[in-house]
Amino acid sequence: MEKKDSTSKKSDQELARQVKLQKLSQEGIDLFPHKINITHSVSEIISAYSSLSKEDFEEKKIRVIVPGRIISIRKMGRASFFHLSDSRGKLQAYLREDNVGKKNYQLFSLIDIGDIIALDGVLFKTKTGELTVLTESFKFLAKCLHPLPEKWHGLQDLELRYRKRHLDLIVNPEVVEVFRLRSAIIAYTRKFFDERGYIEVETPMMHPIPGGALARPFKTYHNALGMELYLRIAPELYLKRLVVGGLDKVYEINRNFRNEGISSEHNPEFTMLEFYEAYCDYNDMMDMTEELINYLSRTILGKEEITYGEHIISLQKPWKRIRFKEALSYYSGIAPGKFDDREGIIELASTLAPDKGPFSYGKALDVIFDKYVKPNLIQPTFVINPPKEVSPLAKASPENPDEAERFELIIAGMEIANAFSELTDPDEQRERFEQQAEERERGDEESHMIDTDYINALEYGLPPTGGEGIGIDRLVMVFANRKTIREVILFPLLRPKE
RNA sequence: GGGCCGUUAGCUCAGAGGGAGAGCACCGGCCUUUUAAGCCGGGUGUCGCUGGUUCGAGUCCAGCACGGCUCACCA
Repeated sequence: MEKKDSTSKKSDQELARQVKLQKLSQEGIDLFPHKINITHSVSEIISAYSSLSKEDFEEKKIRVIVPGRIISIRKMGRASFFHLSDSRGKLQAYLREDNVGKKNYQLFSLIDIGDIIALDGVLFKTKTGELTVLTESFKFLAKCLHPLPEKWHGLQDLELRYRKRHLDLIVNPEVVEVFRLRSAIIAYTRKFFDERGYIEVETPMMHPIPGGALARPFKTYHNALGMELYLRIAPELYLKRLVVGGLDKVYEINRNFRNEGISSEHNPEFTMLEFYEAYCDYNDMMDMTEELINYLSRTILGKEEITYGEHIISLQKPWKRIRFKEALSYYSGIAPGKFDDREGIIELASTLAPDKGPFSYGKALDVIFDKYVKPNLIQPTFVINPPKEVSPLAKASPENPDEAERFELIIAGMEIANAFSELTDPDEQRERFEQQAEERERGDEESHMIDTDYINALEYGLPPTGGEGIGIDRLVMVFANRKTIREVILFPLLRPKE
């Protein structure tokens, strides 16, 4: 598909645009000028003046200098209508030879759809009532050297949309809205935590030991120090060091990198919100999660219900809470007693996911959970107390030492959040790491590495702390009703063409 | 990584063994309140790439590339 870049052969339409560029240059016109003073944007004009009547415009003679990209042209002999757009709206303009002069009208005929120009003119309403700029003069701001996709369908080809996101944004206004929504979610999330006395921090993206999650890392190398580094898979261990240091409420919104497969729910780099609050446990985290997501929905969407595909998702508090093992037997149909048969469960997991082994008991339960439970949880659901052995950084549950004080929040069948009462005992943390190391030796590349520096930090005293990670991309998917993560990431990872 | 599907004009797509099509866009002409403007004229193409089958391949077969869905893993 990628056969028309600047180095390859040009299409007839690109050649035609090149010819127009040369003609305009020969007329002494600067097609890529430095600066222009404008009075309004397209969307400012629309919001400020749409409600005025024809008579208002005749009386007030509102003059504007407005820039925008030309997205349509209707030429009618010695007069033309066209639409200018910015990323939030489009505005019609009218240009007549008897207003701009014969010479300028000829120059205008060298304008293409896609060019960026500025108009100087007076607002009026046409006889069909459309707000329009009566153009008195115009100035080129940038020439567009490629034809734009057609006006009815926009750009549909997914590969092209992701590879040329700039073009996608020009011709598909609904795509712009998704990213405005994403921006609002992040902005209001910051507001939510800032108002609660949290401080936002930035911790390293390059880790000597990748930790805080169970995933395969990307590896890189620092020349001057002569050391291998890993792109972080989670900021968790650094954020908890900060709590040790007395920063009782911290959060970070930033990228994580996991060297795993790409799918509709996975991009190798993705945005994670992580927050930690001292003197809290996982129950407090559940309350705060309900509050945050409910707040985002009310504030940004103005409602507590979200349409997602064929589902209506209610974000009204409180949300369902179900124990991991209860969810397992309820949705898998496996009798609760059967879960005590550790060998049998491991065997079942091996048939469900043969590539994934070797299995520990806890990991086998995880596989069964992903297969039978997760897809059924559409309404927001906290799945609490998963097996301790797949939660090496979480406190054990006092009532049941095999379970962790941890939850996963599932919405629309996706894991949106993961949180726990943080494990604060350095000796127990060392033991958990050692157990993970054994699994690593048995061939599980995703097991946690031993991080003695982190254990040393814990030895200074981490107060009881609740911590949580929320996958921002997936949250945006739910809010924007998008079924693939590529629709909420501006530049998703693609294999290079050619 | 496995399975299934896709790749034809700038864009959106049709064409399923007999030599390349439509709409928009584009090019030429007409047109001073149009808006999916209209009217007249013009197809602008390495049918993803490489091989094979065939008298003949966009069409059938194989391999490759990229993408999509899905399974597996992770958030």
